[in-house]
Amino acid sequence: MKTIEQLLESKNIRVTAMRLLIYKFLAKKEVAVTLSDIENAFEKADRTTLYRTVKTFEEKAIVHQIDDGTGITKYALCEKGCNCEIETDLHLHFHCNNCNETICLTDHKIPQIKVPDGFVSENVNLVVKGICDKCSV
Amino acid sequence: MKTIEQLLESKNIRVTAMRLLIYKFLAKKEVAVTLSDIENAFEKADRTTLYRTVKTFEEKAIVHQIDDGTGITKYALCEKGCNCEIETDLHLHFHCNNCNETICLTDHKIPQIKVPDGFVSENVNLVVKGICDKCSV
DNA sequence: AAAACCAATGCAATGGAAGTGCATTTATTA
DNA sequence: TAATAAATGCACTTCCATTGCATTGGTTTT
Ligand SMILES: [Mn+2]
Ligand SMILES: [Mn+2]
Ligand SMILES: [Zn+2]
Ligand SMILES: [Zn+2]
Repeated sequence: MKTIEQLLESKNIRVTAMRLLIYKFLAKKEVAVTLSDIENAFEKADRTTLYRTVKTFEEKAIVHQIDDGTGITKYALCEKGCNCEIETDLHLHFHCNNCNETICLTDHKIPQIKVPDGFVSENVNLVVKGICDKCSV
Repeated sequence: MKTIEQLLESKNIRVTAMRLLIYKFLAKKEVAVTLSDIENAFEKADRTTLYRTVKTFEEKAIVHQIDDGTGITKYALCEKGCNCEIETDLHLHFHCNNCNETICLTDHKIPQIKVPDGFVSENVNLVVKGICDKCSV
């Protein structure tokens, strides 16, 4: 069980107060968040800092970006051992048309998609839209 | 074999010079296009007109919108008989990481995607990224 | 410990794309 | 032809993403 500090250091990211706070914020969220969400949670911090922190996390595979079709990019923590770059690791995402939230379905891996001859698949983005469990009761 | 005029009229869209031109432009393109692409092709026309024309086409199911993850929405003509609203009709899209173009794989339908209990799937967006046939030779 | 260094943060500005209000032109209908 | 409605054009706005540059703060070197 790694501490957050150890995790950051293992990826050559300097530990700062801001980074720890943002990491914890993402960790306690069970849904993907936008930059605005983070902004609202840390009103004293500058947008740019938050932006760059998330980008750093993204580069170092601490978070992954989610394009759920709303036009606003969202972010969520990577699972332990998740290597976002590897295709086989890709899970699907669910976007609720009711509460407008997006979540990772981390144990729903994307099935193998056939593409025509001559095409090479490197990566797949799969977003299911509908009604989430909280909204469908 | 319908003419473009007949197609537009059958969907209660008035035939105008601009609309015919944009339709033909989309028809001769084999890839999905952005609004900027259309702008560049019709520099004498106003952005707004092009924008609203595409939106009209979209509402009337003449084109469908494609979110390929680049952050810029693209559009492509619907196939004959294609009903974009119906889930079973949804085909997948391929985005080439090399030439940056996106194409409809109209005869590659999206497989049934399982979602966890309590979730209701209404719609699926599936984009495969990689190298297209033209770039992979 | 002080100086030098580099990364992190903050501030301001930019750019791109999407969208809207309103005036004007053009086509349709009465 | 006059009245009406839709299409187009222009200007402006909003929202999100991104960058340049100055400043702060922590680390390393002397
Ligand atoms: Mn995810
Ligand atoms: Mn398509
Ligand atoms: Zn919901
Ligand atoms: Zn290509």
